[in-house]
Amino acid sequence: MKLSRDFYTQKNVTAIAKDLLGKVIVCKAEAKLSSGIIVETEAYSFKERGCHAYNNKRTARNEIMFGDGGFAYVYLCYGIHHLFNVVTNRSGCAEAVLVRAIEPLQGIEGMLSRRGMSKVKHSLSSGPGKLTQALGIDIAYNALDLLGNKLWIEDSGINYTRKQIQSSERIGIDYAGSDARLKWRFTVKDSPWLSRV
DNA sequence: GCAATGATTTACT
DNA sequence: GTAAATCATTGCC
Repeated sequence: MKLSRDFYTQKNVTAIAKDLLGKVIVCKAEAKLSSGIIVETEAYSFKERGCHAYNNKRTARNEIMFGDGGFAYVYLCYGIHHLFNVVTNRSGCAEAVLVRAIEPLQGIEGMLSRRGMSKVKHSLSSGPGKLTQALGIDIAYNALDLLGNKLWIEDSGINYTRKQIQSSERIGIDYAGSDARLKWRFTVKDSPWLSRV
């Protein structure tokens, strides 16, 4: 079942980040479906320095984060990697959840060919830049409505208990000062698909 | 208009 | 463990 707009427009971005664990991200690329179970997320908010929209700084790139939740925020990092975020909260509150790792589910052959691999292994989708390449997400998917028919997130019926969800410091944002120490990274305990331990 | 830089990955020492 | 790859976005001139 596709997640509703009500889910994405909740105010608590960290709660949404936790709820997204176990959900299934589905992407339609070249008329084929690819999907995977979300096992790792990070929360970002305009209230802290790790976020592109920190201090309500509005730019052409992050404009989509200032709109209503339920839209995709895709952008290029380090000139090489596409990162996929889910915009949350209501219009005017720029918050988003970064999807960092998935467990491959459907369309695995397509993922392998896009990644230039021949066998399914941990490195297929264990990282934010890797999973977008595996699913076929690129900048063309930016600002897409997650209630549309190209890219969406489903409830698979998986519900992790609090014991199965771990929180830790976010990765790769040392420049954010003390905000870099917020425990806003959420992972599924013991999942073999995490980007790092 | 131009220089600096990053929510990463990969390869090499 | 460290460093290079590589370019859109950003901020400043």
